[in-house]
Amino acid sequence: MVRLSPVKACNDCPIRYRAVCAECDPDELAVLEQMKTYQTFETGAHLAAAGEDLDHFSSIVTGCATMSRTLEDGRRQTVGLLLPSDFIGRPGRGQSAFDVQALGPVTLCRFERHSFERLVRETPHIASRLMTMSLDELDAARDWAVVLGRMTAREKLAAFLVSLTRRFAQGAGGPRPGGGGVTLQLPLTREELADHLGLTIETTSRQMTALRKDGLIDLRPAREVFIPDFGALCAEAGEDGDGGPIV
Amino acid sequence: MVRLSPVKACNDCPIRYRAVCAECDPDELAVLEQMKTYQTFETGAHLAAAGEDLDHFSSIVTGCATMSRTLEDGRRQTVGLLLPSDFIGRPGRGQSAFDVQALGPVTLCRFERHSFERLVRETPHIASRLMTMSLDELDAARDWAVVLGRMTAREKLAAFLVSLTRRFAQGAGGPRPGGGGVTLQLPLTREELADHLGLTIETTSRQMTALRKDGLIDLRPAREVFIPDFGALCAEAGEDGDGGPIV
DNA sequence: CGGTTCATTGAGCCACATCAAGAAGTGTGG
DNA sequence: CCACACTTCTTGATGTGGCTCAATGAACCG
Repeated sequence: MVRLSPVKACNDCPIRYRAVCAECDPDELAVLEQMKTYQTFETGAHLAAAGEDLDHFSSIVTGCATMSRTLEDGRRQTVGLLLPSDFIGRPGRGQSAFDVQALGPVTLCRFERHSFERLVRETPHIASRLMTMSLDELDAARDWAVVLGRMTAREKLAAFLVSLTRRFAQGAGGPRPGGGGVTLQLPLTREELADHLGLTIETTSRQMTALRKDGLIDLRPAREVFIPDFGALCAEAGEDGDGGPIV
Repeated sequence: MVRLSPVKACNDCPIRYRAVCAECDPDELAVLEQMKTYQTFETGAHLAAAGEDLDHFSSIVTGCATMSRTLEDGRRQTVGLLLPSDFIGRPGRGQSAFDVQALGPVTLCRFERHSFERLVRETPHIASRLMTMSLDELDAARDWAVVLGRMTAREKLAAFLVSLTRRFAQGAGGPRPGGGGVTLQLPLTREELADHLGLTIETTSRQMTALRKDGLIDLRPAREVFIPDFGALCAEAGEDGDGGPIV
């Protein structure tokens, strides 16, 4: 389930300029390089469990994960989708408030709690980057609350596809915006999608079909989604269209 | 609408040990004391508007406010309820992502953006407190996403009352936990409550009535809510009952 | 005391949930 | 390459929680 794997040099790291280390200078990076280990997980592995002690932090290097909570009767809500460069763990608290689960094979860059917390205190570039990332996540969580609280099922789907496209576009290897359309690789099953959107799997599936029939998306094998007109999808998500294409 | 008002000494401040200044030592406090001004706002005043430039930060000293977004068609979702000691504004970004509106008379302790951002950089006690507060808000926002996405109207109401009781209990002058019950002063109208819960005003009102008829709460004049058995209300909110009374 | 805002209640409807059945992928062993 | 099992996805039929529309009641305030 969990394996240690060879560590890549930070300079070759795919998330070098987006993760907690983004603002580090070469000296600081050298310290991080000493501390880090790599771990790989299989699909479905639990990277953290709600209420469980966490003696480490990690950055996602490759793969995706969800952060979710499950109520006693089985209802589940995903509260965050973690992509490469996202951070797992909360400095100043030894427990995770949510379950974190790998959506596919995941590679983590891992730091032990005590040494990393000391590093944060002593390295303003890391502390400041962590602050920026937390505030971005806070904004994202609040944006998502608007979606969950006030949008229809169709709007939720559209908003999710738009948001995922934008997030992938910021990273590398994301959707290819060629020929007037974008291709998106969904990392979630319909059920995981439903848990993220606060819907049932059936409603999620029906709305995907509806968007397809309306020509807003094309559903392809292997969970690939083609978006012929990104602006049109944004409009479905109730956007005021002031943000140009993709970004 | 806005007025400057006489500044209180930090040592007499009701939020001295909960706001951004909580970890400051006397020297640091003296610097803050030089920088701060007080502002008072009337009910309904906009403390910030989504997309608007913000050249300052503030802490709520007294009163309550909501953070919300309104879609073009008028649907509104509140994404946060701000109580005394809560912070308004986001270091590193000059614009507010949400509307912030006073629920009643509000007093703010205000700092100008540039001088405060410099202070944050130079004062680890402030930076660290800001980090802790942001992470707490992030957890709260994610907790709320679970409520919005997966709970029934009745559970939403119960969860909100429970959460508000706990937040007031941490501050001063909150609910009085005397005689086997708690009295809670709601700072929101039914409409504001509905916007926070992702419901309509009618459903909100009906569920309040239902909770009253079931003996879980007592509705009193002036938006006062009496909770005879806090644990019973927690159970309605779908809590696993591992957190003792009130906290 | 009359205007205004806020809250409650009722009747009917609709978007989404639930229940149920297949269809389409995906992986494994022969 | 196929047969089989299993998971994922789609689609249909029906139920229902919360929304909409509408009216009345209660509280607040000049």
